[in-house]
Amino acid sequence: MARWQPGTRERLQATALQLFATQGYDQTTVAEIAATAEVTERTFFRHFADKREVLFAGQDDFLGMFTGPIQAAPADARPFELVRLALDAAGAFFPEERRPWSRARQGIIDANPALGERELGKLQSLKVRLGEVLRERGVDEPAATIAAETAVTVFHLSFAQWIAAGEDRPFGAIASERLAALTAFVHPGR
Amino acid sequence: MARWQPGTRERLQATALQLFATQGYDQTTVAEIAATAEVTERTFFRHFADKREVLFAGQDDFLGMFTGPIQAAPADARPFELVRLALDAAGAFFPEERRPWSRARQGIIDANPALGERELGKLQSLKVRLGEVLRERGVDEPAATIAAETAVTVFHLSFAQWIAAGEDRPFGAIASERLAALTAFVHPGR
DNA sequence: GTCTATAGTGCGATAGAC
DNA sequence: GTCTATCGCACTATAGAC
Repeated sequence: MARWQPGTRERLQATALQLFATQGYDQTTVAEIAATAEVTERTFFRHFADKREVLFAGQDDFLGMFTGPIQAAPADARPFELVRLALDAAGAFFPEERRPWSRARQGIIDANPALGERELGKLQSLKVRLGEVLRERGVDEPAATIAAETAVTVFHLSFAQWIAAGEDRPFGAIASERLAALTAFVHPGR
Repeated sequence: MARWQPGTRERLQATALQLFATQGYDQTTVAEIAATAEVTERTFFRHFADKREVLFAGQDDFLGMFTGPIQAAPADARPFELVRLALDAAGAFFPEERRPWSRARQGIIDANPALGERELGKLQSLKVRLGEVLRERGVDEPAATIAAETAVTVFHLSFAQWIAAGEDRPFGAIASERLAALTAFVHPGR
């Protein structure tokens, strides 16, 4: 018999999400998460750099989903088109089944400023990575950074709306609407 | 004779900045900052909610500088013009004399992810507040949020460039350039 | 102004996989 | 033998409670 169970990381994440949802983030200690998942506190911190990270780890595949279509696009595509492609691809990452889970997770994040800050940090990483990808494609500065920032901002606003109470449109429809709103803002009346 | 010296808050901030710059943020304890400023640790936490906040407190006047021109603008101004006004006003907040100090402070922030997250949180607060101001002026959603996010993003990118090594143009010139880059990104070839 | 809970680190020991 | 995941324990600093 193995000394320890497999899937420790995933078990810790599921346990933490459950405890945060029922008791609140601040009211849940790392010791409690670890004990419930039947490991020691020290093991928790070997998997996650800090307590917040247990809610954010494992989204690396999303990053590829966002940047992949850009790298695969025709060489003559304009930055704005690249951003549209990335947003379209992001939609596939948020199917209807995922909406209730995303709402629950966001409820935890919104209830705690420290978690909100970590979320912003993750989005910042995405912006930086996207900027690199665009520059690799030959987009110059400051256009690459402007495009990357804009893309992630529109994504973020679209995601926030997607999980808003009462919203039932698919992610892609919301993202298109937000992108159109950006266009109208920059050049009204066209 | 006074029981305590005036300007404790400012003394703590100056002390902290100095210690962070020379020893690094992590290597400087709150106890050390407090001792150098000749107060107790408890006093530090009465002035600042947490250790990071000592670097960010006291920027409330900046918020007004950003939103003030928007509230004072003609009623028929378009959102994009409001954003341009806010950015122009922000330039006055960053005169040449301030550039070396801003560079030093940013150096500390960039060296520590936790400080970077707090900075993003502050920018987020600015976005939220700006969105409120725009809605008060009758700008509808999602235009108000899009405009607020865009304004703060352009401000942030401009500020980053303003303190970049070798950059010597004034803030206003950089902000104008970045705003033009945004326009070109959304509608290339115009 | 003191006391305490919690987050987070450093390091040596241990058990199993390869 | 090496590698990796875990444990166990001592320790510090932050931050909040009393």
